[in-house]
Amino acid sequence: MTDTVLYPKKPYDFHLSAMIFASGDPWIRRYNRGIFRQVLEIGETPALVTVFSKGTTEEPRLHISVITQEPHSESMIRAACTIVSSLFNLSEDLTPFYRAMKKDAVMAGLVRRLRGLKAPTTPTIFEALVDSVIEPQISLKAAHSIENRLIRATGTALTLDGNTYYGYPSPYNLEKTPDSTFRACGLTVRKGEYIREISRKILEGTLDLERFKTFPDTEPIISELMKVRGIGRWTAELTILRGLHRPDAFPADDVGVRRFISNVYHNGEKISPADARLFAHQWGDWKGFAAYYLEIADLMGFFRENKKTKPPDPESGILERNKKP
DNA sequence: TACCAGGTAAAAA
DNA sequence: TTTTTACATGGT
Repeated sequence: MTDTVLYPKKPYDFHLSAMIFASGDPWIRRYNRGIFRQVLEIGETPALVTVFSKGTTEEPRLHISVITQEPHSESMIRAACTIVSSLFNLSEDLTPFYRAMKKDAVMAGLVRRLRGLKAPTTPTIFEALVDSVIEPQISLKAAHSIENRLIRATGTALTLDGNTYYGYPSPYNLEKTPDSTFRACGLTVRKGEYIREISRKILEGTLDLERFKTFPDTEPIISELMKVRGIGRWTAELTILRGLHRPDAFPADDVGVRRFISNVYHNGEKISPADARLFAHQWGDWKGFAAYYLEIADLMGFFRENKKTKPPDPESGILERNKKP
């Protein structure tokens, strides 16, 4: 096993970008002590892919290694690099986004503090969709434990050195998953039905998710997805944001996104989805990325420190507009 | 113990 | 047509 080196488009902060996986299940997908690990299907073969950084934000350099049960070829390593590259969006150029955010004092502060943060993309759109079907109405923590149980119950197992890792289940596996398994994982019977139906449509060919990559605009994808039972606007937008990495997919119905906007821009006053959509208009086609930066800033506690009586850090730009009338 | 959490479809009115 | 209601886990 040898390392292969990738050079992401700068600026890129691997540690910051992978932090979102820090609390993941170590046998499914996890970033810990600078090392990211996940089972990925490469061609038809499940492989444990490891990624770590030896570079800096301004000179990014990643090392990739691939472990499989059988010996694998050079071409497989190249395929793994392609997948890792799209998983972390390594070739993406953040500078147009950063330029666009300069007009907004809060976002200008955030992009400075979170320089080099790129949102990840799921290996398949299917994975983004299934996760987005699981999540509605329950907390993220509840949803993640359900997702992990489902992956362990129905995913591809890969045993290496006595450790068993799990890759994301295929449409084939989920199509034949019975109610009892979905229930045992903590899903509602209804969500299990949605996932089974979506999987069946994909196997039949009546739902072709990968084809959405060729759609230039986001809105037609949302309306196509919303025709499927179980997929509302929120689920469609989350799927597009995570699985297609469209910079303009903005989940205005999301309580989290509304909470960030309300905390940072409206002094904690709750806002409606319609208001959030209007508010996001100022970010133009970057509103999806803006929402991601707000989410990560919230996760990292940037807003908590400012909610107290302590005055905002003038360097951050955060809360510059957040003054009592 | 309640009640809320990155909603949605289906039943009831 | 519009308005309730069921759903299920995890945290507070």
